[in-house]
Amino acid sequence: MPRARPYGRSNPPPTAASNPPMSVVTRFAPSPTGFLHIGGARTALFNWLFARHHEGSFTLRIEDTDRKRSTDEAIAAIFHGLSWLGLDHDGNAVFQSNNAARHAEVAEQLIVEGKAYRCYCTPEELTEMRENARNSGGSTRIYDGRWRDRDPAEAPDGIAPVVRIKMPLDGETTISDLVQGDVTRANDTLDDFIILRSDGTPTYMLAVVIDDHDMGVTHAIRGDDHLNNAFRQYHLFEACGWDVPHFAHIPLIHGADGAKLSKRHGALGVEHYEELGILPEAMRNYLLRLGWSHGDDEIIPTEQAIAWFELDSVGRSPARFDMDKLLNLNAHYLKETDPEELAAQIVAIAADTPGTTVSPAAKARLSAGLGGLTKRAKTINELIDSSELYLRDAPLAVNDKAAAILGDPEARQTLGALAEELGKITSWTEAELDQIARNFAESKGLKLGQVAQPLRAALTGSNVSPGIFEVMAVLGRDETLTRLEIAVN
RNA sequence: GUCCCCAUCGUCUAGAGGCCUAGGACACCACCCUUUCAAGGUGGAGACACGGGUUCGAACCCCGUUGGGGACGCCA
Repeated sequence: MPRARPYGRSNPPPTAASNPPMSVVTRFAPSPTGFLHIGGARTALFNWLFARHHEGSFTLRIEDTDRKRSTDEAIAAIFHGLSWLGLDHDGNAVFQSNNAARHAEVAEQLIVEGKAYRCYCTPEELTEMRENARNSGGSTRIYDGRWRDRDPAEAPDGIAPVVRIKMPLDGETTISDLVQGDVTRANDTLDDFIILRSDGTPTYMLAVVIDDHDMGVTHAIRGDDHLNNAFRQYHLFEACGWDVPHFAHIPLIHGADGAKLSKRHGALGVEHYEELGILPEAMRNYLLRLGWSHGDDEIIPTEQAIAWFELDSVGRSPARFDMDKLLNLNAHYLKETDPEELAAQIVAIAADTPGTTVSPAAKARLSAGLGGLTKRAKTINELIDSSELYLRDAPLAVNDKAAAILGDPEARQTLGALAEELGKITSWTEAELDQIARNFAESKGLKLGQVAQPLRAALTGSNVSPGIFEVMAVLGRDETLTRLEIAVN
């Protein structure tokens, strides 16, 4: 795609001798005012994928320009969320607040060059202008430029001025967005916005432009709620004499109500999904498919995503979050996960529970029975719950339905008789146990279910479990007979 | 209100003028398998927001309408 200055950086200028292929630099720039939610996570993912695809770098910048709203907890949550998602950034994270002096310096320089000016308006004046704009047609141009060409000598006493950038008064600006295409906006809908607050600190608009430039960002991939800002930033880049990075404004993720996802709209931090037992790989795959596609492909492991990811296949319409689909993907990746690893993880979590010990026999049972459990689980948490049956040594907790089944004297009698049969045999495989149970049921004139369900209740303490002969095989002869005995009495 | 963006099954999407009586995935329904629950298999229901153009031909191009979203801070 031909662009004016594709991957240009004006500072430092690349030398002709060391002229490596212009490298892609992306950045994820969250403001640490809350947790990392699903929308931010996807923005980070897209930036990460794009950088990895082009063998460029993915940088992280914490936009803590704001005063009191930024918190250490939020910063920690962002780092944790990214790390959980496996989105590693290159180099050290940049804290925007550290660059405040540089930001102010650039603003001063712009004043010297006549591209920016001090504005001494009071908050009251601004409010008035806002009302004026609304009453006279509702224009988005609020500030009327009253200090734009006014002699600074007329500055009133006792008013700390802000610095505003001079925006073009007429004409129009076109942004060639990598996702949205060409977007044009009339310049007279943009006013001279503030770049330096009256306390001398930079505003977001100034800080982003300077930091993006200083960090050598070639592609700014962010939510399309920033599309309007791009026009302002474009002119700031121009005023500074810097190349404008490529913009890619990706659609937002909406909540169930169709509105922008935010803390108020039921958005949850990624750590919530971690706690739910979602796998990072599944989350990446899910987030990727929200707004991006590669034909009909659905299961796209991260390596494949890196190979395929391009900005031109990002859609332009907003998407909604669908937990069912995430869960489905998670179930898929759960089955793909190395069983040994999974078993170790579950044992570690179980052993972590106060007052719980996991016997070597229990570990062995889990390893043997995990496959049957995994097939039935959508999350790691479900898997942990269902693992109880193998991890606990008798006696087990019994749920209500199982208790009801075992409450029937006839069922207990059946179990007693079956236990007797089982006590006689020495070999203990799933197929043989199956056959024995069938023969037993037939000899008693019972349906297999009339034998299997009480057996399940006795052996698992539940009315739901993997195939009961599989369970018996995994449990082994002794444990099976022990559990049966407990249930019968 | 003004500016900007968007518009295919309930949801995520394929589709870049004829390959579309619109494909896939999740969810849903039915059946098969079956000792429960899943998994798996088979089948089903389900969408081009509306109206005008352009064209031999439009889900795809243009205009308008409607609907949705975003932005209009000394927040980011």
